[in-house]
Amino acid sequence: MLSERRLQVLRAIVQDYVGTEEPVGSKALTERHNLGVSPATVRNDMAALEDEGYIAQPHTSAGRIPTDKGYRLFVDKLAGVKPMSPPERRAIQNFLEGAVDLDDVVARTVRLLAQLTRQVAVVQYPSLTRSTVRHVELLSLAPARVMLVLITDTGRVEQRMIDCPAPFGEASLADLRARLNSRVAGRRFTDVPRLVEDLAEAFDIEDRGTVSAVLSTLLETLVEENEERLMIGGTANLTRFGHDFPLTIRPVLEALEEHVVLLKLLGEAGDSGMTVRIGHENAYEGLNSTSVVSVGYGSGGEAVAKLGVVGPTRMDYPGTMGAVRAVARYVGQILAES
Amino acid sequence: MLSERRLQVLRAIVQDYVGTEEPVGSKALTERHNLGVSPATVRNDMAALEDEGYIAQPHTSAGRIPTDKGYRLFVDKLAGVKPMSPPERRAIQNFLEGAVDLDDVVARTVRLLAQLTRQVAVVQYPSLTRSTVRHVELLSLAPARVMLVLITDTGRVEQRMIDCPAPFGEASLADLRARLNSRVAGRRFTDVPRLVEDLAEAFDIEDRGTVSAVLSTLLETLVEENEERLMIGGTANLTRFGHDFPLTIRPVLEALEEHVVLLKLLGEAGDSGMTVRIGHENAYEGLNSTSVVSVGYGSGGEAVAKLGVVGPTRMDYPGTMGAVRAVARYVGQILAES
DNA sequence: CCTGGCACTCTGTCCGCCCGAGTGCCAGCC
DNA sequence: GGCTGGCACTCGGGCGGACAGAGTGCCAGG
Repeated sequence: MLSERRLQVLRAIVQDYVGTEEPVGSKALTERHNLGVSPATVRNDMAALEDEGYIAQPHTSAGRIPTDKGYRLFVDKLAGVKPMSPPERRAIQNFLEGAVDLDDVVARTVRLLAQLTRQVAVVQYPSLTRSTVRHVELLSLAPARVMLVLITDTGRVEQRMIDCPAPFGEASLADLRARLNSRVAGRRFTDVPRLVEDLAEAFDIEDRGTVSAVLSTLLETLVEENEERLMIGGTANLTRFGHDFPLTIRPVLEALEEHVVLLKLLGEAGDSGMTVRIGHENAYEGLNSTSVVSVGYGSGGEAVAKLGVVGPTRMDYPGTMGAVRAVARYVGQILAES
Repeated sequence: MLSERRLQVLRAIVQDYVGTEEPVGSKALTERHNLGVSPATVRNDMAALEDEGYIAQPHTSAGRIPTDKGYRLFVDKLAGVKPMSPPERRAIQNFLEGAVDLDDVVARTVRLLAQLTRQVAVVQYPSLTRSTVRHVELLSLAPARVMLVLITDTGRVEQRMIDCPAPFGEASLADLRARLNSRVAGRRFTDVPRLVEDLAEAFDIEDRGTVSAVLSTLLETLVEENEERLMIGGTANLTRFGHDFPLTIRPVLEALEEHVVLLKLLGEAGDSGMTVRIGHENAYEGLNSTSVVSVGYGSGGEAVAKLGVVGPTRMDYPGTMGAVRAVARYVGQILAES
């Protein structure tokens, strides 16, 4: 519907507004972008864009600012993803390579992403439900006390204490450990319940209580939702925005503390490719004045978790998307190597 | 030096200012606290307090606000620690008891502390250096690849991958595992280096490379400073303060992201008992307008880590100190049980 | 040593004013 | 038909003066 020039005008408005943080007027537009037409013409285009809901003016006789719908069009049609420069890529890789364990990988990723985008970074730990089991370890800590350690292919380690209904010998423990691992090692988490279903039957009657305790703890660990963890960083960047911000910063900080909300948010984002949610597109009210750029990452072809950034709707979308994509790619590599 | 009444005046000023967030004048003071003297008398006292540096006026002809020195006197001499009410205690206990693992304990503690104090909560993970070893586990993941899992008495689990210089058989692994545990289980981390010093000598020449690799990884894990982790929560509470805040909130958020800084801060606090650092008493500049209340906690008599809150110097010290102390006590209990 | 009174000093706010940026519209031109 | 220049209009933000209120310091008297 919109003529080519009008789209250019919208693009120019978004770019200028993102740069200056101030409503942009027709005259300034013609000066900074060579559109080849006069301010008056641009004014007509702006009026049309406003009618369509792509831009709005905060007050009569102020410049225009993009609406959520305007940003949406910008992201979908007018802007690409700005690739990282080779030096930036090298810096990312170097920074991530020094990590010693999964916690460190995630921590570094958060830090990196926050620095690159100068926004709030959110990184989800590789999800248990999409990973495979590398190893299950059982440790006898006391006659009737066993510790279960679960190690995933993404390097994540979970442990649980189990109180046994009856004393459980070292031999039985070794037996159980061996049987468990032969069945589940290398298998996907979702398959585990089926694979261990009948395992208790192989044991003596007096050990079955403990075996089922171990199995049920294992299954619990696999499904436990609250084990979907994530890490946040760069919250200080929130203060870079708007003088008006005390009002908008509050709900954002609250949202960031609600990891459950964030996980849901990431979960709703598309599974493949990058997702950008702009302003009111975010279901959670506290984030209605922010945009969330997220993407899945994983050690192989498949995504095991997501990462992204939260920033004002007035953000540099191409640059942010480029950084998010690049970081996700390198984190995937690092995970595959470890 | 200061007469009893002047101390009372200071106490009243602190209490009122904490409550109202506005400079407090002589008239308001006499109305809200029955000091038994007239405003004029209070004015004289205030002048004296100002001379001594306990209070200050933001502008001529405004009320007074306490200085850092004033808060210091208040905390040291004029205020006690407000104990939690029995219902509050029960709530704390209930909330902490549902935790499934150490991460969960820490996460719940942060949340709880932030809610109770309505400020930013900081909880350090039980420090490795003061813990004892519960168990060391070695897992063979590939012919020349071993995973080291270290379990502490506080429930903390650390894992490291080790690439072996030569293939390492299951038998050797079991041998090493048994020897390691018999030497270090139950011992303090600081003793471990001495205890495993000569362990490699017991092995065949071709296995020694791997054994030393394992040992050095173990020792690294023990000393690695960056393993001093902590968790933060309640940052949204920062927005409750001051209209002027955009300026002061920024450095605080930055400080909170610098876990290294926070760990140093906690480390500097006294080892036993509660420490209150007020305003400029904090070495880190970004926290010069905040106070930090911290205390050690631990599963036994000894502290294994610290926790605390960061808030404006204008905080409710008795209440905050009460909450911090109570939470530390219950976390200690929970850790002892697990 | 306390008290009441008084003059003084600020701050915060409200009001009116003006300026400038930006708009919408219209008539004219290509 | 679409672009352009011109023009009148609107509104927000900044500036300055006036004002009220809170709070102070000081002093003389009890």
